[in-house]
Amino acid sequence: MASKSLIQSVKGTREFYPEEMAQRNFIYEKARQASQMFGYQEWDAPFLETIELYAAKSGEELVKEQSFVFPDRGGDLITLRPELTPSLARMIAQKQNELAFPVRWWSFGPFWRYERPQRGRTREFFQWNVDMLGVNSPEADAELVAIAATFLRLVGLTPQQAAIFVNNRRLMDAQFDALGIPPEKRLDVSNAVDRRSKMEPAKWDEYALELGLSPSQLTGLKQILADYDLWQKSDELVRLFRALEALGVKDYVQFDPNIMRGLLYYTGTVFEAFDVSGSVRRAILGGGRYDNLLRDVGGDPLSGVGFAMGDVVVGILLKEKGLIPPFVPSPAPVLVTVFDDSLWMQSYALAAELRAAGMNVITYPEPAKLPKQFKFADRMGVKITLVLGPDEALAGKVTIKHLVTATQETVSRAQVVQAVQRLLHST
RNA sequence: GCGGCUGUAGCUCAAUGGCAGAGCACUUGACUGUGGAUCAAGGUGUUGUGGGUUCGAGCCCCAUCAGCCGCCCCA
Repeated sequence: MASKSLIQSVKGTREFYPEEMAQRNFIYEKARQASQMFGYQEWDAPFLETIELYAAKSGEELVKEQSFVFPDRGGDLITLRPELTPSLARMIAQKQNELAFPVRWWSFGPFWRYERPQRGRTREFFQWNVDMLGVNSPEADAELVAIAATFLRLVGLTPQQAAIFVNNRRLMDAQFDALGIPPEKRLDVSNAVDRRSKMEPAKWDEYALELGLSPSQLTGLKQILADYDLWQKSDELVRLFRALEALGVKDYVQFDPNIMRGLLYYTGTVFEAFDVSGSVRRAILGGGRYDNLLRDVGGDPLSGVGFAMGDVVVGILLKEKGLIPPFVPSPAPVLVTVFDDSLWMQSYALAAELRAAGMNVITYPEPAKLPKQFKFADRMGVKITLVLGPDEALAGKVTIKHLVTATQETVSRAQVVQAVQRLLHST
């Protein structure tokens, strides 16, 4: 096996051959389109950060177990960024008095987490982040949900294929209070709710009782989690859904009391998108409102709302549903053949002329038999192939073959550019 | 970090402990001025890697690496 002698890639990293690169760019382009449709600006943060940035705010597990950390040559501990939010908080805090609020920013870049690779999870991935800071309202939350929904629509995922499930932390806290669940148990109970869909009902009941819930509290909790009209008791959610309807994305969004999200810093609206057909069980994207983000890095208190989407899960989904545009091996739709040594430079000059007219053009890199050159053109997905052979050279002409329709014509050298342009536009 | 499954041609996969296989793809030719189609001839290979058991290992055992499934966590 040839790979035996090759040095392996680092575990969990990904190699982007042109086909995979096209897929990554497709996701990037749609993320950008959705972001810009709502007026968000692209930004980015360092890929390398000190470990202190995350130690201050992120969950312990994320820093201790799931980050790539290594000493630099000076002995400082450097982290390959596992998430973007702490960097965002710092950058906002640094310019808190100069920025025009609300800040609407989006970003798409690489992140690293030292986890066990699996389907839908790698150690190196790209993540789309969208945040709005400085406005604390359900309508602002709705805008972020709408951006996520717009992305789903732009990539061709229908509401029947992918849906966004929304809940509200404050609503759930109020419900927990009503059941007499003390505030210090909220986190445990939230985690239990998060885990519920993965456990067998009987085992989950057992687990919930072990957390210290009374049987009546458990019964009450299960009633809450089955109540899909519960959102009507939350003013915030009522306003959120009203705004989603006005924004034209309500068909993608449902209330679900089972959505909690593990992250500590969410304080209000939380949401997650899933593949409804159930092929990939992981969340496509997730986010929510966070109130105290900047305070923790030394800035003035500032509320924000945002979400993040990894490229891996959505990539699997898009591939499965056949939503990735067909891959074209060459970005050039035109190939100029090279007939023989004596006509080689004339072919190159012809190619240069077409390029000067704004077209992407590849040449065959050396003289070769025409069948070989046409075969290559076919494999590259080229639409038009030009032949400048002895007959054409003598007559001052060029033969243009359209590979898609299998038709060809011979035109005078002076008319080649126009003729090729016409052909390209007609298909 | 924990538990389980898998690893054979470039790809998808077969072979009871007893001589390396199929389809697709690839190369060349039939076609010396025209791609896909057809036909013919062909490399298709240290059976992931390193040990062990055995007269003999793709198959059994151990280790290791990688991928996949679950736990944990999350995008």
